[in-house]
Amino acid sequence: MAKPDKREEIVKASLELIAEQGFHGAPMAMIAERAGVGAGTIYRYFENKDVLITELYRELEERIFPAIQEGYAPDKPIREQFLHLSTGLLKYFIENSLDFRFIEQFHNSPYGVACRRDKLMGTKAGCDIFHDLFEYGISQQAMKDLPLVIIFALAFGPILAVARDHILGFIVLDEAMIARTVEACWDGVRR
Amino acid sequence: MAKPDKREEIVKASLELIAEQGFHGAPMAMIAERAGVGAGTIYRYFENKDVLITELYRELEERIFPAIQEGYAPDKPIREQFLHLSTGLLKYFIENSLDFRFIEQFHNSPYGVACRRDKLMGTKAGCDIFHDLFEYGISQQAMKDLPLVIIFALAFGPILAVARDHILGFIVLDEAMIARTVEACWDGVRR
Amino acid sequence: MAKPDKREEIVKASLELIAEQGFHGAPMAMIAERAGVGAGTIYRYFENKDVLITELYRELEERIFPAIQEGYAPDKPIREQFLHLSTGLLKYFIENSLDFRFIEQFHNSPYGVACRRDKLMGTKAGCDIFHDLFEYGISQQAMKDLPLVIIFALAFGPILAVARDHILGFIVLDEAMIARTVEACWDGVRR
Amino acid sequence: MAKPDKREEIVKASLELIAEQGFHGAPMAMIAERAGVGAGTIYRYFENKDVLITELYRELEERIFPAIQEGYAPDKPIREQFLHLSTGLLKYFIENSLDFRFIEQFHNSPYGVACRRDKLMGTKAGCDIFHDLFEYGISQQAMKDLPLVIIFALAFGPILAVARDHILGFIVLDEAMIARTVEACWDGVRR
DNA sequence: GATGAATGAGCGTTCATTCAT
DNA sequence: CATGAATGAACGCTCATTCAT
Repeated sequence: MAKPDKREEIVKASLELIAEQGFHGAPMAMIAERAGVGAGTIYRYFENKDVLITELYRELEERIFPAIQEGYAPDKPIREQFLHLSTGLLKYFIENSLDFRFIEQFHNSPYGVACRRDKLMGTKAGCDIFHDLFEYGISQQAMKDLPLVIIFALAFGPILAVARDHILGFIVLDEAMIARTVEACWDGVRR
Repeated sequence: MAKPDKREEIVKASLELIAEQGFHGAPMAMIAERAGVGAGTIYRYFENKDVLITELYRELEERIFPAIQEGYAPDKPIREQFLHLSTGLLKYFIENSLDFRFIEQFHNSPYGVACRRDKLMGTKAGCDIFHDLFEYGISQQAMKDLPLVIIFALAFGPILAVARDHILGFIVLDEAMIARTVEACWDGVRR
Repeated sequence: MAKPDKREEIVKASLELIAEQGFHGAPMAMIAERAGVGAGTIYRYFENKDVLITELYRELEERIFPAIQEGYAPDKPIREQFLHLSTGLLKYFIENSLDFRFIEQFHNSPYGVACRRDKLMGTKAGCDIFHDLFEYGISQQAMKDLPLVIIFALAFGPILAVARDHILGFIVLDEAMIARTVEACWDGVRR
Repeated sequence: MAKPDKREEIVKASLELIAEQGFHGAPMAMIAERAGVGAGTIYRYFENKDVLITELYRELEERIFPAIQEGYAPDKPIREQFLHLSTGLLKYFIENSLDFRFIEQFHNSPYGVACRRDKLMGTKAGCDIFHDLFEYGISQQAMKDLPLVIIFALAFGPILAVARDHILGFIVLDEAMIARTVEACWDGVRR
């Protein structure tokens, strides 16, 4: 018997609907239907819609950070580490546009703030790699001596913006363009 | 108070509520209450909620672009022009955090896409200055030869992220820090 | 100075809108606009919407009954009197479809009942002619000895139905067809 | 009460309210209350108010046509067929006055027109019997050679008017009076 | 008198959540 | 455990009516 794991189905349905239609376009009944479960069943796995969404976000992050760390060599020069991680992040978003669009929706909602706070504090798992890399880069005088928050902004701001434009079809990013974009981000943070 | 001007009150109440609570936290009845008018009165000035929001956005842009152009000297070097405009933009957002938060909400909604498209096409008034500057910068080989979309991302991505962090209280930006941040953005786009 | 008589304009606008769109499609603001007066002005002439409508109905009747009596010769045989009046009524409705449609709307509303009661009691001016003719016809044994209410139904039921069908375009009534229809109505009531 | 069947309750409440008060007097909330269900529950059974009303009308017709055909013998003379059907119709309306009043409301609304058109075309089930009978009656020269639309008007116009008067209490119809009224209708359509 | 901006109760409809089965 | 019918508060919006000008 294939056990599609209802929880999994619910999470998947939520991701798709929210990514494609926004929070407005994803009522619980619709999520339930797409997940192939009863509406009430969702509440066995998630206390309420907020919890479902927050949990979904958490799971996404758990998928993303390992993915972009693949092939990551902590002994390489800082610049190469930065390019590796940033390229990985951008490619991940391009290849998993549903994830990206959900994350954007999420960040632009009440939850987003608390979440961001946690990340910057470094209390949130996943961002650690970036956190550590940036601190190290600054201490090594390879990167600008700016508050971490600003380094994050310089590094990820353009990445997210470019990913969005790609997904919305305003631009098509090939390997070369990705490389040049990430390189430009490095120019922003490097000393 | 000479003339309460209900339209003004409605626009102000909408801005505040949407900026503070998001679209969800701004039902028409609440906007009306905060504006000190009856619920039906809103509909004398705005055909429906969508129109109210779109109009509000438009008015915001009309305020922003003139503000950041103040003291703009088109004959200065490209780098200084860039720094001037970007600093103006960042400062405007910091000093008008409600405007900024509303705009962020707006961009993250169905309207946002169409709006963004117009902007990139340069068909939308206001962005022209940036559009023209970037095209000129690229042609003069002062800036990287990347698609405009990406230049926009490199320039504004960090600005918006930093403004957000400031408004959320994750960082306090003084003059010096603003200057350094904008400088770093220039590093990202300059040749 | 042309004094278009605001009251007249209001009545005309109401008739048109209600006839064309039904009560739903005739809000006071729209009536005011079409009448070329301010919304509040209507309330100078009519206490409220109900009064406006009732009054409009009354005025319509005052126009109709004289119109169909034109050329009426009370000394002709009963059959000819019946044909004359019924033909007049049907033609009036066909030629004044707005009037007809308004009356239909009106009859199908709470007002309608009270109005109909008044008519049957003969307390309402206008119906008198029919009332008198039918009573006379019965007494002369030219018409069936049925309660007046039923005679009215037999005479007017088909007339109204046919007028409706004509106006809705389900049939086109020429002179001959009108004559045959009215003749058939007579067959229904005659002895 | 074995099974309250909410759908049934909703339909019944709608019928009563609309018949008694007209469409205006039957807001969804009131229908829900009278049906003893939550407001939202109605929407589980009917997509929206229009659908509810249309569906209600359809169900009424499904009840009526079988009812009046009871004891119908298609091999009897045309006159008797006509009297049988017409008497059945009139009796049904008298005995089910809510049904009648709802149908009157319905016919006097945007839906009514489309519905009427379908009926005249004979594309609508139920009216077939009348349609067929009238066509046959005309071809057999038992009935006047008039367009079907007019035959319908001559036959049903008085029936509906009389039913209305009875329900509104303007007249009390006993068996004899019903028979005489229907007979008079026959006089209207017969050759 | 005449106006039309302002009102707010009331409408049709949605949807997160509950709970009897 | 899982269901999905049921709920009702809340939404965006309309419109008869009022009243300051």
